[in-house]
Amino acid sequence: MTPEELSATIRACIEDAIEAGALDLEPSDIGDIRVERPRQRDHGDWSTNAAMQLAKAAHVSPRDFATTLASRLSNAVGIDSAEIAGPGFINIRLAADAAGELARGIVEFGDDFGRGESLTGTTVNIEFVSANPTGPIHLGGTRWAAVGDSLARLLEFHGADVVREYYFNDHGAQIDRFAASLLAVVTGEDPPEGGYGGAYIQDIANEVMVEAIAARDRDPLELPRDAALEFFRSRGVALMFEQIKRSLHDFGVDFDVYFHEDSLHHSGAVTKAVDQLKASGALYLHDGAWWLKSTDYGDDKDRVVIKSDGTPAYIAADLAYFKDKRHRGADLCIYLLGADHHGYIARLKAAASAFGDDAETVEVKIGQLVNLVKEGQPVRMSKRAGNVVTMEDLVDVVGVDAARYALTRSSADSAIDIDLDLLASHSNANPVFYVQYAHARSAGVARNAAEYGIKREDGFQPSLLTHETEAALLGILGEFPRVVTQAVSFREQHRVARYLEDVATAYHAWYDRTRVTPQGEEPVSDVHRTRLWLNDAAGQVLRNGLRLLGVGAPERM
RNA sequence: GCCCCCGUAGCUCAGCUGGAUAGAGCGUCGGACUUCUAAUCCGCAGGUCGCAGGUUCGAAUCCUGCCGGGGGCACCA
Repeated sequence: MTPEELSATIRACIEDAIEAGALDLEPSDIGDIRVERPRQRDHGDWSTNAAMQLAKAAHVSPRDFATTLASRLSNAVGIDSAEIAGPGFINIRLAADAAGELARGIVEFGDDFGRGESLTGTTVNIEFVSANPTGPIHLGGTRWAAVGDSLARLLEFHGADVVREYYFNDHGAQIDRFAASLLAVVTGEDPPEGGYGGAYIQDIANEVMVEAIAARDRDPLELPRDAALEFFRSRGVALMFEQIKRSLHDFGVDFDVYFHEDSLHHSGAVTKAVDQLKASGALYLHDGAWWLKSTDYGDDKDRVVIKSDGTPAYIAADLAYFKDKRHRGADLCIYLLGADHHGYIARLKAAASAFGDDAETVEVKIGQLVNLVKEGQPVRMSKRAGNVVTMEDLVDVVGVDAARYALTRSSADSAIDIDLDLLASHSNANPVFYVQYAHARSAGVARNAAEYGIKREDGFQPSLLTHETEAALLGILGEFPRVVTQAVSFREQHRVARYLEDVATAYHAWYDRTRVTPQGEEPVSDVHRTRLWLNDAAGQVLRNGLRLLGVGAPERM
């Protein structure tokens, strides 16, 4: 029996009581019946606070309500006992066979166990990373890559048609400085004010030169300065972008759309979008500039879209970009941004509104920053100091799985510290191995069972799953769909990771006390077969959860 | 000054949108491998949930105000 089924059973009991006149309540008054796992195991398998929530509406005390409900509940199918505790909790113990039935259900649902439908029929555009192509992806971008991809997987698991999108800021002053930095390093000049100076600049510049020679272009250094800059800009950005794409791919993150900001300017989309908004009155003219009324969405001041010199501000491209996303079919546009961009929320929502869309079409998720820590002390990353930690550095130290897990197991709301030395020396500090090991163990158990000739299809007697660790494991496995649902609706992937750690704990404890394969001369019986169902169900849940995080589920470790 | 996030065990963090005696990992200490992988399990120790009010049967969770830490407040991109 799953928590959802139990919840439905409780509802049915309440409706019965109403019909019999035992409760003065309207069926429509019954809201969500929530069941939860009591922290204290001896309180039972599940508990509900329904009596406390509904007592007021039924004009009785919580305990009286609970008495009425518990007596009906204890006679319901699949329920062993229902007892009242405290101010009106009802502690429920499932009949062993009803609880054990879940193991078969999970195995039969397989990769689909936990899947939901809450987003079926909606197209969601989720934009993340979107780092400027002026350097490799650093630690912060790596966090959003891991989190964004995991959220995308979660949304897909609930039926959404997801577009993973990377917005490539290849237009503007920072790119100009990038180009100038490349040129400077080749000519031996000093890098420009606010330019870039890492070792990668040298590498990219060398590659540009090698390409030029290989393609028998004119020596870019013989071009007029403007042409040389443009040459280094276009080739340099292309090379940088290829490098970023490769890093992301190696990290297991591939985007459906890599969108170039430059294309919005070249295609005239920016002008077109701005003209549309001017015509519709969404922009207003003030001091020679065109403004967007972002204060309507909590901004502290309105934002300039077209500067008084007639050139578009950065936000102009954002407007055109949003329009483009919607035009491509997105019902919901999610933006994953770092905490240093929280001021964008209001203007992005204002952008949606300017086009006549509901501001809810835009959802901005702000994630806190990643700090680099060395020997317990925070280290300021700076490109000048050359101590910037990149996605590749992190992966080199811990590997993709451990890196992704470390970055997704925390709430995006809290800043995280990364200590490379710590991760490198005590890699056990990363719970990913704990979870992966549980999965590998379950795979090993399944292999051994096969050798003993234990086959699931030869028998399943759920009432044989009587050990306390089996009840505990079943209870946790049954929560997976609800954990996924919450992770989806709150856009919080870390709930899945924390849940998996609980599953691993329950699995390891179960493994330690029971056996799937017979010992000595003991013959294979239904106990072994039934435990194999449970073993495989646990492996399935671990696999499904790890998949949602983009972390591998190894068969052996 | 205004806005966003955080403050829970020595450290890093959860806490299922208000429930029962606040949890996990790491670290400390002590146990468990001739039988499915000890990357594991079992136990001990460790807490004014930043502070003060409020809301109600009930608050780490919701509201208000302080304190502390991080980030942001351009006709830059």
